This record gives sequence, C-alpha cells and structure tokens, in this order.
Amino acid sequence: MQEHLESKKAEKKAIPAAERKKIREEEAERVKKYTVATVDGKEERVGNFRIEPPALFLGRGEHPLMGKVKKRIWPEDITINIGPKDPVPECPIPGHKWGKVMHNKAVTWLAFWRDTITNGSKYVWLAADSKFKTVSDAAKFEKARKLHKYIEKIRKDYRRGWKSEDELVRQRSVALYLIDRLALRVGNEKGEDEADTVGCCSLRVEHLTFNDPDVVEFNFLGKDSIRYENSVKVERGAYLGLKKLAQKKKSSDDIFSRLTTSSLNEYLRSLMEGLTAKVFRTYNASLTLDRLLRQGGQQQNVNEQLVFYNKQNKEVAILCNHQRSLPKKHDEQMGKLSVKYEETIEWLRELERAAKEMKASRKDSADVTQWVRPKPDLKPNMTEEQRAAERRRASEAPLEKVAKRMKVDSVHLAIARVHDR
DNA sequence: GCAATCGACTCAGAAAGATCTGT
DNA sequence: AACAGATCTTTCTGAGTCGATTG
Repeated sequence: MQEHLESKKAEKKAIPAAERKKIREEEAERVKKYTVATVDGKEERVGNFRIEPPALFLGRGEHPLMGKVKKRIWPEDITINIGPKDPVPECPIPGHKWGKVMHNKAVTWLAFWRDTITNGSKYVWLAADSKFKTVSDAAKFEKARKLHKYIEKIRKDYRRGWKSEDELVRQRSVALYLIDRLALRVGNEKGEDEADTVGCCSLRVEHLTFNDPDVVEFNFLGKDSIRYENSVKVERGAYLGLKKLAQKKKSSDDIFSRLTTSSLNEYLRSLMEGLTAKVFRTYNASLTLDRLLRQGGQQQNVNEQLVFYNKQNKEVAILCNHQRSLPKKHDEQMGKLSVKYEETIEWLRELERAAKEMKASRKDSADVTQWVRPKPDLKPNMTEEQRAAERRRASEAPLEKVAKRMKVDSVHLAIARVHDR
C-alpha cells in the first residue's frame, strides 16, 4: 500500500510545473458547479464541498476509537438543503440519488451527513468569506467589545463570590476567575468513547498543584489533547477558594463538582445578554493583542513592524495555549542552519584577518582561504534519482579548500555582505 | 424537572500544496 | 534559469462550545 502511494507521489512530482498548473485549472473548472453556491441571489464560495473519503479513524491524542473504519458515504446518506424553488443539484454518481432534499431557511448548511465513527453531524458549509460566516464572525467580536463594558462589574462580582457561604457560588466564582484570567475553555463533560481531555469545569484535583502562598500549577490535556502546563501566581482569594475546593477530594474528583457548563453560561447570560464562557477568550485575546501593539516602539520599516507584530501575536497564542508540533524535519533543518552559521562566521574571520593584514602591510590585495561546498555534477542525461543522489553526495562531501587573492575592495564588500545576513 | 442527547455552529492542528527566495 | 529549501496558504476534518430537544 505504501509502495503504491509512494509511486503515485513520484508520478505527480514528475509532471512539469506548467502542466501541473494547467491540470489544476482544469480541475477547478470541472468542480466549479460544486464550489459556488447562489445564496440570496449572490454567488458565494462553498467551503468543504468534498465528502470525507473512507479511512481509518485516527483522532487526536489517546482516542478510544482510533483505528476504527470510517465508512464510505453514499449519496443516499446525504441530505441536501436548498431553496424550495431551486433545482436539485445533479447527483454525481450514476445509479444513485440523494437521501433527502429539504428547504430549511433557519440553518446555513448546504448538505448534511452522519459520521460513521461518532454518529455525529457533518455538514457542507459556505466558505469563511461568505456573508453567513463573516457576519457571525463580526458579531462575535462585537460581543467581546460589549463585554468590555461589563467586565469590571463581573470581576467585582466573582471576587465577592470567592468568599460565599454557598458552595455553588464559590465554585462558579473561582471557575469564572480561571476562565477570565487564564483564558481557559469552559470544559464540557466528555463521554467514554472520547479522549480524556478537560477544560475549566471538568478540571480534576490531579490537574492542580498548590504552592503556598498563592501559586497554582496547572497540568492537564486540553482541546486536541494539547497539554496545558502553567504555573500561575493567582489572587489570594482565588487561591484559597480553589484550594478549599480541592480539599477532601480524591485526585480523580472534579474540582467544580457542582458546576455545569450550562449553569455557568446561564449565569453569565444573566449578567450580560448573549454572554457565554467562550466570549472571555475572544475578549482577552483581543485585548492582549491590542495592548501589546500599543506599547510598541517606533518600528522603522515594514520588516521590523512585521517582526514586532508576529512577536506580540505569539504572546496571544501563548495566552490561548495554541501550539503546533515541530515539523518532522525541524531538528535536521536547525542542524543545517547552525552548520551554515558556523561556516559563515569562519569566513568572516578570514576576511577580517585579510583586511587587517592589508591595512598593516599597506597592500591592496591579500591571499584568502575559503572552504566551499563542492557543486553537484549534474549531467543532462541523468534520471531524477541519479540527480538526487548526486546532490546528496555533493552536500555530504567534505568542504574543499579554495585559495584566492582578493583585492581590498572585494574583501570589504564580502564583509558587508556577511553582515547583511 | 432535569439529565442525556442532539444539532449547528466555531475553533484548531496536521498535512498537502503553492509560492517565494537565495544560490 | 533552474532548483531546492523555506515559508506561507489551503484543505481536511476532528474537537470543542452552547442552546434546544427529548425521554
């Protein structure tokens, strides 16, 4: 199977760039009737118009269902949602027909099917640049802006709640503090056939360590089984409240045993219309970026501005615990970079030595030694594999010594070039 | 009345693919 | 000019959130 896939890959790679582009354009033309939808008289791009093909389910982290077969979806499994007078899209597989055609104006999906692994709903939606998506995206940020007007009151309220006699109020107030301060997700309960991950409301005693007087260490698997590891100095009241909630409980017990995500959200809605736990993430991420960008120095050029922006944006990613695993070849690439760096430094030393020597002797040229990588010897009649092998040989071959005489100007030019890098 | 389940939506990381850049 | 490697963009689909429905 692997061999087959490898050879398919090689076949694809062998197609010249121009032809590949042509193939791509033709394919785009062919699928156009599936990728564009008319919504309220306007053409909109469709997001995922291809049905997920059969595969072995993998899942993220330690998923109980990993390895199960995700079965093929047939037209009969699919419900189409279109306007009542619109023509039904032609079924692309001869001899088959759509399972159901309906006209539901209250939802935004175009097609629906059931996932054979989880029995969950899967949809075809419009793309992110569609009216439906952009309007709801804008509404999300407006809601976060609205929270800005309520936040002081809400914070005052939960600080008071830490000391409440009512355990439910205490749980809710401490949980809300964590959601606000650490941008934790709300953390719905999860089932037996899902990976064991948690959010705020599902935190267990085993996920926390208390370091008096006021530091809490968090260590748990969050969404996508991404580890959240953070040692935080928290407000004293929250510390005491949280510690009290963890006391007399087993390590596998829920900290917020009486709190549910829906009761928390219900409470939030009583404080501000439309407020839910996830709004705090949007709010705090946006506010953090805004604050960091404002305290920016005077970046001179676009390049510096970009570096600055990316740096601040990374801070927000840290707040939200967004992280990507390193690419497979990362170590190798870093290794190559450091070798290159060393070589460049050595070359710089040699150039500087030559410059000094010329200055001392008042000559206008000097002998320099450069260590260079041999060039691959590529012949026109070589096959792709032979070329690759030759390139590999050249890149792994020892450095060659090249001695040459350089004029003073070219030495200075070379030094400047190294500094540019 | 309430816990469990469902439906519809956003969020998110991996991998594939396209494009850019330096040699 | 060609090519390889780096980087940026897109695709894919699994993993959440949250309100509604159901038993």
